[in-house]
Amino acid sequence: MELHQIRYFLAVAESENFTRAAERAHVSQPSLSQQVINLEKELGHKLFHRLGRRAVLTEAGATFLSRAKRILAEIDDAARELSDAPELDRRIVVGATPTVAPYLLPQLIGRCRTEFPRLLIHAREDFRTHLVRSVIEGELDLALTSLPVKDPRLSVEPIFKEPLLLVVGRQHPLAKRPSVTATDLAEHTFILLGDSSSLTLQVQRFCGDHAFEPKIGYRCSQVATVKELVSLGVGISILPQVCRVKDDRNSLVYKRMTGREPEREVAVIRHLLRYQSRGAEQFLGALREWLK
Amino acid sequence: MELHQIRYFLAVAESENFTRAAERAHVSQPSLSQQVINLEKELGHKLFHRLGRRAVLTEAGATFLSRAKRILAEIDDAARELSDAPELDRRIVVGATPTVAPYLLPQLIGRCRTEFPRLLIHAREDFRTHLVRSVIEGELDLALTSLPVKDPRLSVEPIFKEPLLLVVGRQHPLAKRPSVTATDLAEHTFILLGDSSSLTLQVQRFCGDHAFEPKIGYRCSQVATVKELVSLGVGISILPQVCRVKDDRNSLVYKRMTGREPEREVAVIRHLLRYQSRGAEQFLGALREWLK
DNA sequence: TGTAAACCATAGGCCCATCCTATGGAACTT
DNA sequence: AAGTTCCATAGGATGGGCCTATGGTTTACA
Repeated sequence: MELHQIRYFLAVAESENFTRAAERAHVSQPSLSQQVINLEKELGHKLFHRLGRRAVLTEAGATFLSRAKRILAEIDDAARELSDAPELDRRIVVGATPTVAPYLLPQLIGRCRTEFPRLLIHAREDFRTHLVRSVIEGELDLALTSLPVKDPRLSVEPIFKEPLLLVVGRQHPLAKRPSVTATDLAEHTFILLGDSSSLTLQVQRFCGDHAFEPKIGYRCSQVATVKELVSLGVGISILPQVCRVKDDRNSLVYKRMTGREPEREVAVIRHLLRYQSRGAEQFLGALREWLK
Repeated sequence: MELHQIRYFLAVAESENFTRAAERAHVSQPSLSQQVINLEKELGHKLFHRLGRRAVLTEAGATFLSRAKRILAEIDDAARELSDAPELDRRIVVGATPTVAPYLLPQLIGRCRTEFPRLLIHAREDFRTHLVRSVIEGELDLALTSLPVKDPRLSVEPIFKEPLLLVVGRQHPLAKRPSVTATDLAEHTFILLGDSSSLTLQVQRFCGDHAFEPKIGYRCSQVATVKELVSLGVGISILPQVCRVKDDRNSLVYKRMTGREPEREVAVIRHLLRYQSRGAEQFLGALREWLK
């Protein structure tokens, strides 16, 4: 069964006449007749009574008619939905790590909302390795994540670099120290993110570089929880600068560390082969604009 | 847009791989790729992200997918509904004249109900000329009507012949006459069916043959009404023999007329070119069987 | 009733769309 | 770095659908 057969069938059913149906379908009458006959053979039923003057639907024909109409209407709908659909290509799925998402995405989404009202952004928060895999698998249009990311399939566009800061509670002994070095942290208890977190890995590597293994008191999945625990004096932590917000002032102290200061670089990653939707382009445009 | 394109699209969407989709669709990979590309061009959107490892639906692709599935499912349903449908071809539309329908159709339908339980009979009552036109137009599978019917497009199969009987109320002066001739009716008032009724025409012609014009008191559209009026003594009528039923005994008297007795012949008419459905065959079979 | 017109099916040839194989280039895997 | 996988392109082959011509019926009309 093919669509042109159904179209021809419908033309005959509506004009009740093969010749005029052929005109309407812009084919010759023999071609149309042949296709209707083929359709009848395939379906195993005569679809029309050929009465000479008129062609009248058989019962099978009448049964098929309603379905044929619906099928053609759906074909039509599908084509139309895609062809005049400006809001299509405007839905994107963006990933970000837990240390980026809460601090960049809200503002970014806010800008997009005013600048590109039709843009629909779906955000997903996950650890870097998961984000990388999702971008490779095509599940995400793009992701905001810390470096390093090395994969030949990915486009990596760094957007900013920032120091990692020591975070302690306001009452913590380290809070009042004029300067803190890495080795000062060896005896303290750390509050870190989950095992999959790339920040946690970086902190552990940082400590290893200074010849001590961090004592880990708690693992959380959210940055907010880390801050909460640190503010209670349960331990210390190391967080990127973007995590510092005004509301922290009363309870937390962020300190740059002297010596070889740890830092991280944040980038946008995309799949090199992925078809770039308009929505993704707009989002990237807003991001670059904002960074200036 | 053609169905094979949609089938190919669906195969790719489900296998996420052009090569395997081609195998599944029993075409070569280049053919399938080409058709998907054509479809994308027609729709004006890329449907897949070609990521090398996988082919992942774009947003447009995802939108189209649900529609494509439904379309193919409906195609499938339509084909299946017609191919394994024993109850199809079992619905017939039968016409009969007012002087035939109430007396033949109920019994006939009753027989069919037991003999062919799946046969669905839709009955339509109308005058002969309308029935003839409806059969020619293909609206009726067949019709039971009185003769004459002359049309080269129709098959006419006579099924029985019967006399037309004089009908009078039990109290009517003619009721006790040992014999009645046509000319005896000249002075009486007639109750007849509508102007389009072929019986009425026949009665008028019968009277004309005997050199008088019938005085028409009332015209009704139903035989039952004629009987009712006749039984009240409002007038007399002439009806075919099949119209006589047991319940009439108390109120009506049917009398054969002497001289050249009027009669009518009832036949089944069908369109010679009409595709003969199984239902129609069964109905005719039951009719012929019953007449024996 | 005979003739012209309308209608649908068949026949035969043509042609373009789709199909195929072969191949290239890019990416992924080992 | 080599082999494998994957999709797109190219070019030639093929067949399904299209066309014209025509025949057989039916229908309309004079």
